[in-house]
Amino acid sequence: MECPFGVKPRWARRKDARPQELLAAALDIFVERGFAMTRLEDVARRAGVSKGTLYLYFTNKEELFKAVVRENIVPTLGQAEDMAANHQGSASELLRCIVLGWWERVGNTKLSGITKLMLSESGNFPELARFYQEEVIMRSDAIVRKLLQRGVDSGEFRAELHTGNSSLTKVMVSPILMLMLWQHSFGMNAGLQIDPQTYLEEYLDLCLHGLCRQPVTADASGAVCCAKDSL
Amino acid sequence: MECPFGVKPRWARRKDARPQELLAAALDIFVERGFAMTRLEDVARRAGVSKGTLYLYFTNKEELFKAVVRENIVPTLGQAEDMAANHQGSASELLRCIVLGWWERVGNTKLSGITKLMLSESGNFPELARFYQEEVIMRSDAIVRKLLQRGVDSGEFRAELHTGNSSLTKVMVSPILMLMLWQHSFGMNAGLQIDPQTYLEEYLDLCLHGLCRQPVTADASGAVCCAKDSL
Amino acid sequence: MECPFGVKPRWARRKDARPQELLAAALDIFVERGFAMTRLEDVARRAGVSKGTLYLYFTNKEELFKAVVRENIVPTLGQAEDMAANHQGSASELLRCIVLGWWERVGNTKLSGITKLMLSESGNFPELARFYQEEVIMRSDAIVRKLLQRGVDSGEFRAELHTGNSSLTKVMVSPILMLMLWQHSFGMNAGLQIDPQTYLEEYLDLCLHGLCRQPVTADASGAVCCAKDSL
Amino acid sequence: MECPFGVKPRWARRKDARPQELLAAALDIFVERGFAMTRLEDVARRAGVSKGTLYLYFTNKEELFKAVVRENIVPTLGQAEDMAANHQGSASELLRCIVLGWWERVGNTKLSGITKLMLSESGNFPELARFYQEEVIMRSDAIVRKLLQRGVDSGEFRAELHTGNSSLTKVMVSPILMLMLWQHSFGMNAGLQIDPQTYLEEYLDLCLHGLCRQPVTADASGAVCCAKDSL
DNA sequence: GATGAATGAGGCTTCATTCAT
DNA sequence: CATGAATGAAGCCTCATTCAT
Repeated sequence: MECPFGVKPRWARRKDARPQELLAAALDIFVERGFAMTRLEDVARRAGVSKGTLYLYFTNKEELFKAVVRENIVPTLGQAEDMAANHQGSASELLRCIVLGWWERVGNTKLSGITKLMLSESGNFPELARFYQEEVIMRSDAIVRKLLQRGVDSGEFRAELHTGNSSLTKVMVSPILMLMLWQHSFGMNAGLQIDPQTYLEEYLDLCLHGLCRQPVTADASGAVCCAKDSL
Repeated sequence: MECPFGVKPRWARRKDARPQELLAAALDIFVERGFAMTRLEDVARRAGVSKGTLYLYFTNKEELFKAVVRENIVPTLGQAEDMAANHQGSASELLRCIVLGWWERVGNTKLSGITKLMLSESGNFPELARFYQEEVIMRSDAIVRKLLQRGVDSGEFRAELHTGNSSLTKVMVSPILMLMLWQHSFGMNAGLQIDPQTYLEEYLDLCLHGLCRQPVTADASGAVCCAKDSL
Repeated sequence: MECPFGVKPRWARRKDARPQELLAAALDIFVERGFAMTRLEDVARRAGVSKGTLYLYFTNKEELFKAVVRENIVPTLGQAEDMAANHQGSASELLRCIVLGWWERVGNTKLSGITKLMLSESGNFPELARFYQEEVIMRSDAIVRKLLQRGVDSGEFRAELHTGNSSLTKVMVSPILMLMLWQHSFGMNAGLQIDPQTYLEEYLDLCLHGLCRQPVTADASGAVCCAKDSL
Repeated sequence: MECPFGVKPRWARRKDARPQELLAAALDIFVERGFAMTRLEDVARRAGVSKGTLYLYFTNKEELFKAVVRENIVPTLGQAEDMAANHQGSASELLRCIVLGWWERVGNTKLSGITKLMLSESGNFPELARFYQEEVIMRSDAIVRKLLQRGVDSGEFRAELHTGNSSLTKVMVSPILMLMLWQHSFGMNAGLQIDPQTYLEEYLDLCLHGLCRQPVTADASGAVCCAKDSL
């Protein structure tokens, strides 16, 4: 009773590839619709499986979301931490690298939708908020704080900067977050498109001028960094 | 049972006030929970009416939401525009005034909830997004741009600042927006409570150091402003 | 657009009668199918309402069940307690009254299905088990224990009976519980029908002979009680 | 790959043992959870096989359940019947022997689970119920009835006991059945743990006092039996 | 024979919306 | 105008059953 036409079986066994497929589908839908509004059935359909299959790999909706974050966001944080740990140049250069790297790997991809989602919905999902706080926010705060300390220690940044509490780090991170948010809120409207490159350069310029103790100048490439770096 | 003296009896005034009460209640809940997660029953309870009553005034949940935004979006930007137009002192002082005034009049009130709503939900309500874009974003951008130009013209800010496009203004506005967002999302969790005063001072410090061409110092009151202002 | 034929509206408003109707329907289905197997949709259908209506009156399936017990079983316990408190005659007479009363009000009705249900399924629903333990088992245990103590104190029952732990009370209650169980397990089979009257008389005879210190005799009505009672 | 020496290799023996292993695992879980609440996955895991394997041996859940009951229902009643037939001492002694023997051989083992299953689920499996009725209930009834007759004939039990119908025998058997039930339902909750030894002694004490025509006393070992037995 | 990934019907629960009163 | 009981369409999650390997 063999079917000669290669008809697809009702299901195909591919346990190893499945999680990635499901996570990819989940990322799409979460970003499109937000956490509360994504229906697991849509995720399943997008991945080409049935509703029940999702539960073979993820305990529930929240765990699926966490897995999406762990798969996509957390590794990027690891890269930033590594970059910071191994960086040889100035703190200003490091900031630039981290910001542009983050933009390239997260901000400029659909992953930025996850950031938007958390900012919008964390109030409704305390467990998700706790998770994100611990696995993302605290770690990125730490990266920025270390960067500040490094710049202060080397005499590159103003000595009076407050590196003790997290207000300054949050101020510094805000423009990056907002850029991601804008991409998903007003970005699609023809209205007032923001050019990310310009925006990020303006941000780095303002930020580095605000942090450094020495007058700053633009180097040949147009990138802004502390004067002493350009020596 | 009409009252012939033009003085509306209490119940009549209440009848006219109904929609406002409903919108006020809806604002609270929408801000707290977002569109998807607010239950109309909660809105009704907060307003002290029955669920059915909502449908006497608003076609459905979506229309209620739009009405809430339209009702509250009326910006207090006029005050900021006036302040900017009449300000006699330095641009730095003006920035400080605008930022702190904004915080006092909007950020620290429930009006900030509208900002959160727009940032969170505008993707699903493009019509509102455009409205918000024109009535709020473009006007506040203009205020900041004028402020920048003023500082540059007076020699207070660095001459090379780009006042032509809106990227820098958006960068500058971001930390304020994020502060409002945090108050409404992660803010309520014990996690990383932000103290608005500290945050805003850090912001002004970083921003003014980043804008001014002269070294800046803190004045006696601890507030940061450009050195020449404190003379 | 009035419909002249008395067509039933999609729903009828009768908030006051509803809970009783729902509880009656729930009792039926719980007894028929057991707790795990009853579907709330069936309960709703039996009561002639929609699924959602159940949730206007009961938080969830467990609470519905608790309400059934509170509505039906608990009041009968109260009656037994009252009877015990006000009883003037011998402990033997009281036992007879309680046993026969319980049979009439619970055992011989569909309520006995609740007892069966708890005995069968309490292991799977710890919260239900706790509830039933507290609101039913402990109270009925207490009734029997007090009855024993009363008989011992009056010299009617053997002094060496252990009234301290609950083993004896459980032994005494067992035949009643089993009778109820049999009605729902094998009772419907033509097999070996038990006649409840005979069964209960045999039980009382054995039990009272086992408890009393004096030789016992049957009184004129055929009922068994302690000899000294018949004096 | 047939083994020509009639010695089955280990895997072959295992293959033959499979159904028994599955039934043993299923018994455990069915007893613990009841029919509705047992998940076939748990049965499979307990047996150390995959879910699919169950379906190689049993058509579906219901057939598995029936097989479990049929497999385990084979009563150890033969021993009790033999014991009763060969017993030389008093009827009281015989009752004690049968009860304690039953407890040791059935009640205190996992076989008691079958009793629980039948009492709990027979309503949904009439075919099994009839089977159980004939193979177990009627035979154990007969044992007890003979025992009663023997005691009455010897003058040890009260002459007026009804040995004709089965009500008295069912009354007498009830506490034993309930003890088994409690061990499997409420028993596991911390609530009201029953100590089987105490319970059975209370039962024998009550029962023998209820049956015997002579005053009864406890013998040296603390066990209760009719006074004349202890002579 | 054995596996275990996949399915999909089904159950519990929520909530926007309706409408008789 | 207001009410709030009632509805029913979803959404989350479970699990008996199937079947390619």
